Amino acid sequence: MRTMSPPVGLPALADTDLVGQVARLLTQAVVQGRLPPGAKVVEAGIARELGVSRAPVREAARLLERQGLLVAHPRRGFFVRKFEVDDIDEIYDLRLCVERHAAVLAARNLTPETRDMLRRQIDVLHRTADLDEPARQVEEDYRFHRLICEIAGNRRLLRLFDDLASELRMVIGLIGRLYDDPHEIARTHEPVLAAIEEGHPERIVAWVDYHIGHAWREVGRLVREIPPHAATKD
Amino acid sequence: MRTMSPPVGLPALADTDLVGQVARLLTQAVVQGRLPPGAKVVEAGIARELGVSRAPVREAARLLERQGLLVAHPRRGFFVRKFEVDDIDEIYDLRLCVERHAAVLAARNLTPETRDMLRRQIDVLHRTADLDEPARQVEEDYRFHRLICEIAGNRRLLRLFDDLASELRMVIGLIGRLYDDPHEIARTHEPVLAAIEEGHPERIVAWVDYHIGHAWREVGRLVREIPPHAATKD
DNA sequence: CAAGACTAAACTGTCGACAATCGACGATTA
DNA sequence: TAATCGTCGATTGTCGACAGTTTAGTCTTG
Repeated sequence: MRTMSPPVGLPALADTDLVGQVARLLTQAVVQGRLPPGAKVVEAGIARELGVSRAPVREAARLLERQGLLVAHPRRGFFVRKFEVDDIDEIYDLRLCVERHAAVLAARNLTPETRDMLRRQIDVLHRTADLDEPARQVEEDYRFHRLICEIAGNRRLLRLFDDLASELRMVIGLIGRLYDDPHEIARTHEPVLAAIEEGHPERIVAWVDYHIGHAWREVGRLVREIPPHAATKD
Repeated sequence: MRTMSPPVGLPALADTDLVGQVARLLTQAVVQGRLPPGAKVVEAGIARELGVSRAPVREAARLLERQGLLVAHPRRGFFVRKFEVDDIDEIYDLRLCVERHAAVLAARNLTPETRDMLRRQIDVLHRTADLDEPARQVEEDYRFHRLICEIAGNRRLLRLFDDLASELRMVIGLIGRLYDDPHEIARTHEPVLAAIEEGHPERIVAWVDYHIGHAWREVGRLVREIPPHAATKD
């Protein structure tokens, strides 16, 4: 057995974990649109840019492949996933399914602390609504919903939400600015929280449906209006 | 425009796709329990056994890592995921969420053809109930539920179901034989299909809840009885 | 005898290299 | 002129190697 000094709470200094870092950077590049949908991901290029060899880049790419951000074409390389209108519908359909459930669970687990966290996040939403930073607004919106999934207490559900969110951010980043009236959006979060506090499953589901459904229709409309990618799915 | 000789119906010869093959074999080894939970996956060993180098093995392992079958410990290697009682609950909770939704969607999309496919699958369930092949029974049960997800028509939902199913198969394979009375199990699929044919969402959800909930309780009970893995989660 | 220190083997992380393959571009032919 | 073929550069798939770390086993010491 190995001796260990008792844990002191140090944040486990960054295990170099090259693959993880590369994966994070690649993910950023994809969701921020710096690698646009359909773009070829040249291993040697990424490797050179990051100052590493191709091996870690390939492994990171495999992770993103399984996550759905990249598509692997054998002998042709990795490509950034393209989204069709169908994909938007699939993502929102699944998101609706997940968030309904998450909200009901969150209501069951709700404590004064977690309730306050949700309330504070809505405040943040209202504050950022004044700023002219669409990316920030999307981010804070996302954090509210993520909070619900955290409170739900199912790690797999949370991971699924994160996966869906990263896909959605790709799409939204693609559309450009999303919110017509950020304040309106911020307000529509309130009845969701109210329903969760109240705790009646039917009402929670109804409000989540309303809230997510609104975003769904909105994004769907924008994607249909500005369809810069009607090409083949590959 | 490009000229092409007319298609002749050649069966698109097998993409060797070494990584994919390795991933499939590894997945099998894991869900079949040949690599038991907690076991270390030695890259060189797998590579030698399969007659390939370590690079494809590592890439395949990354895929399984993202899928949740393996856990990567930096500088220590890949390990087969261990399951706690919490995990069972998480998986079934999410499965319930997914299958409720899938069943409702399936009802909406149901055609005479797909309905017959479901009926035939229930027949298969009854037939395999006579055989003494637990693995086969689990497999056919799984195929019924997967069929519902296929009919639902959301590819992401289907992939999620497959992921959950592979985790579940790990657990079930761990427990050994699952079904007390296979015929009883086969029968409990019938009201689910009946509800889907009928098409009332509330009733569908109720029967799915009943059906999955039964499996949940059963698996939970068995896992609690035979807990061969109460170790740290690592 | 138990706990800790030391040593050697095994394994991972990463790299550079090489063959196979793909895609583009120009040459050829009807 | 347009379609097809051939060639060449670029890129992927895979491998073996090496350095650094972890692990297991042995030995020492209180």
